[in-house]
Amino acid sequence: MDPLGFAPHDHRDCKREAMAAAEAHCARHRLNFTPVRRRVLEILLEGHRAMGAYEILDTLRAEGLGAQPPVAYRALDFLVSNGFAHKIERLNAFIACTHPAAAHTPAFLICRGCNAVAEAQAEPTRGMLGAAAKAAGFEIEQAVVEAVGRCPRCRAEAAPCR
Amino acid sequence: MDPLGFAPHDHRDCKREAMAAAEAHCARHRLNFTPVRRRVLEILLEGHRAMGAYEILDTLRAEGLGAQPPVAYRALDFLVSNGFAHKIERLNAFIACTHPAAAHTPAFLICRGCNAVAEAQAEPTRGMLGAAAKAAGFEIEQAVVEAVGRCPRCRAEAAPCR
DNA sequence: CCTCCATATGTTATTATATAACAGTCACAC
DNA sequence: GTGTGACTGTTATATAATAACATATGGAGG
Repeated sequence: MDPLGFAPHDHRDCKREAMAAAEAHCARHRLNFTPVRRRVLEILLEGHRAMGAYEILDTLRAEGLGAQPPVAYRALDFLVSNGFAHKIERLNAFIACTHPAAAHTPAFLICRGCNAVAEAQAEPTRGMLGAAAKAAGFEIEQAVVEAVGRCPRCRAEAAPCR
Repeated sequence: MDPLGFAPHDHRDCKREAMAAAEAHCARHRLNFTPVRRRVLEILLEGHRAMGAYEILDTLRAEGLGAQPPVAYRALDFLVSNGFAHKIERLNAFIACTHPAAAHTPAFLICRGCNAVAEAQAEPTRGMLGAAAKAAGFEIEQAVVEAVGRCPRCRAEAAPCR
């Protein structure tokens, strides 16, 4: 529920927790958490940033887990469908979910300096967007909210973020 | 300022108004509203929907205004930079701005049935996202807000939107 | 007038992202 | 043991975007 944000923290912890949550969710819903799917989620958690499908594929290939694009895209589809990862449309990239389990509409803060991405919560059906949708008779099913700007670290560096 | 939404209206009017607004803005800011840029905006306004760069390019090519991708992308960059058009990240497509002149953060309602897109207003720095950004020390410069769902027409059709 | 410079366009080639289509594998239900 | 469905492997291709360089064009200043 916390914005988590850009603060330093123990990646090993968040990786372990997220994997455990994914395991549990798959067990409860009879989902097939196969080696490729598991490994892709691990890669995302280890990277702890938005990663392109082909970047992930490079790692899979190096490990003999699949060499062609569909392998990566299928695993990513699975992870995204089940809420273990999200696609950052703005970057054409994927990132592990940092709000395990909670049903949520993610919102992302994308630093244009260092490309770090933080996940926050949004409530698209409230506020101005919800009002506009209601006025237009539009039924919101899903929303993409991505803010681009600068993270604390990059703001602190006096010079512009390149 | 209105959500405009999915209601039928006179396209000729909105095209004329948007072109006039673009003309005026370019004149005031000494911007070069060249034939290609003008024509691309016209194409977007006539299409009155999100269009891919290559779809636009097809029209340009048919009219002898440029045959290669960079021609379309450059014109689109110009239009987006100056607020005459927006990119819909979710669709990798572009759409003419329906809120001429007003400095704004656009939010889009995308129908997954008919692919129609309506432009509304968002205030990303307010609400939950703004609060999360503030808490994280993140400075929002720009935001992408895209809601996917169903427009009134597609909801009215009892059958699922295919 | 002419040259320099900035801006815009034209073109070739390439990179990046994503999916279609079909073949093989494997576990499990019947 | 065999059919069925879910997953993976592979080839090929579609779609989106940009790098790099060549070629106008149209003033600003000498």
